[in-house]
Amino acid sequence: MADETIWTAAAATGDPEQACPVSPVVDLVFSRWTTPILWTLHTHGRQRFVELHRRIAVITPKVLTQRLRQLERDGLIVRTHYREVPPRVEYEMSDLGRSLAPLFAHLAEWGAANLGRVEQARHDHDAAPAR
Amino acid sequence: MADETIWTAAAATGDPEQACPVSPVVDLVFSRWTTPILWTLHTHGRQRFVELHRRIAVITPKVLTQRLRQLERDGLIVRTHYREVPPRVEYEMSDLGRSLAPLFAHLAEWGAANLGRVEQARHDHDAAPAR
DNA sequence: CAGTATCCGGCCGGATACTG
DNA sequence: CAGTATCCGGCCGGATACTG
Repeated sequence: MADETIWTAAAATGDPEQACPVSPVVDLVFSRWTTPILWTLHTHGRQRFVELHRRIAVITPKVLTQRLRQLERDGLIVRTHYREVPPRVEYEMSDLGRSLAPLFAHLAEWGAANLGRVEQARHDHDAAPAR
Repeated sequence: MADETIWTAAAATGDPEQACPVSPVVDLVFSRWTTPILWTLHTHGRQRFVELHRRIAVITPKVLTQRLRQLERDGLIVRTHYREVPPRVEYEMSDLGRSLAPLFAHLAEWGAANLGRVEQARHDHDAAPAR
């Protein structure tokens, strides 16, 4: 507990020795597919493998399984396996996963407000005379 | 403008047709190195290539250059080239880049509060009897 | 100083086919 | 239904060496 408090404080205040406290969070939640998965679980609630598969469009079952396993191991989602025939498996956010909600809202908000500016910057950059 | 308002609104409210409004932001800012770069620029202010290189520890000049160019194109940082001998180049956050500050604070905060729980979850998961 | 040029390995994700 | 098994290509990042 004490140890944890120390390192989290160091991370939050910006450790002099390198260390970007945002990186670990990025590594944890922000890969190609984890964000869409968490978002779908967040907005549509508890659901089965096939439902997730359909909602996340083009993802393949292999990759979906891999990401779900990772998120489960990280404690962000909960997997419940009902031994029926045919099998039924349901996924839902854990309390820890749900704690990300304000963060996701904040991210979506920033995107809504600023992604247009990024587009504009790219356009201007590409249109500028090559030097 | 009107068009932009519409799509950003759609993204923010969670478009029924797939679409995770967080993904574009993730693609933009959260790669292996962009976060540490932005964090360094944010905490240490305007600085030269070598300073960045030293502060971000193990990154190679090639990769640092690549990420800096991308961030510049996206309008998040500003590169100023002084034609002196030896050459001097300085990087700093743009206004757009600075608008990410509250988000980064929020991310760091979540990490400080919850990364310990993630560690614990992983530990519990790996210690659990393999079934 | 502030990069560029080359080569190279690993990992992630996609395609396809198959199963308890 | 809820996955697993194989194969495979691309891209990102690292190592190393060189330059205006």
